[in-house]
Amino acid sequence: MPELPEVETTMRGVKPHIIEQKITDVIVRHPRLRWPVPPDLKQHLVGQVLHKLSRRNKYLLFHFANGTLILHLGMSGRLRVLAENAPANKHDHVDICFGKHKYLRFTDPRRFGALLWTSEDPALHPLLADIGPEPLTNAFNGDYLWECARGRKVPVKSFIMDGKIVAGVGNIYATEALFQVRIRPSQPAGKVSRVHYQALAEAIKKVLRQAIEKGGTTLKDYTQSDGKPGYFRIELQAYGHDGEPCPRCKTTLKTMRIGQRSSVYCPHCQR
DNA sequence: AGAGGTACCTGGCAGC
DNA sequence: TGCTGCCAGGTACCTC
Repeated sequence: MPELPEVETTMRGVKPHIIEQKITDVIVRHPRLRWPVPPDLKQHLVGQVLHKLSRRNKYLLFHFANGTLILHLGMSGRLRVLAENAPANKHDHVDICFGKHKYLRFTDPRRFGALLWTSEDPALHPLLADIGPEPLTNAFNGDYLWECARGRKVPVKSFIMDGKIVAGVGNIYATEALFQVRIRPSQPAGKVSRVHYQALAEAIKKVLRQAIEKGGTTLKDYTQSDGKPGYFRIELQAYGHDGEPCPRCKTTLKTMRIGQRSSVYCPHCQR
């Protein structure tokens, strides 16, 4: 998916078009996403004005007077604002219409995405209640990571990809941050030093900030909300470079599987 | 409680 | 050309 930078980029791209706009229709073509789209979603939304759009973890939150739409892009999800009601393609599952010339279209080939409704405080929703700090806040730092890691035996890569520890760090940026600070992804989380965690936290912040600035990473399915590709891929040094020479030491980069995810690393630099 | 594996789903690609 | 198997940005949920 879209990792955090892609979700953030999507939010920023879509927001100016739909904020303070009134929903006039909701078209659900394929309700079977990760969880079924609530059958009464349309009743909740039509006539409501979008007051606020925010992001928590990789969830987008559309705030209305009567509740909140929680949207996740899953692995392959995408949101675009269309000015015309272009014919829907196979994977265009949901349209949220803001008048006749503004369609927020949710597209998701793999259907791991989700649209949910809550009339409670969304921060208390089961999907969001146990999420760790946002990585770009001061609450997330090396000391925090080190504290959380006491006694943990999971590989450090799985640890930083655990949303309960820190929100929004996915496979690409976890791989990249660990490469930058020369920590082997398989290293047990509890064995990584405080100093290394301080470097790691900074690397995570840096790589996420850069990716957001560049408009997200271009991967197979990802484009920004205006259809332009993200431009970050060219700057990734480890992810996607298995078999190529390490940019630091020229040792051939290798891949290992950690938690069923592929992890590229340098066998020489990353200890 | 923590660790590890499975499941959800489609499409693209390598290899035969 | 066509089949098979594997891989892909996520993460809730299950078992041990």
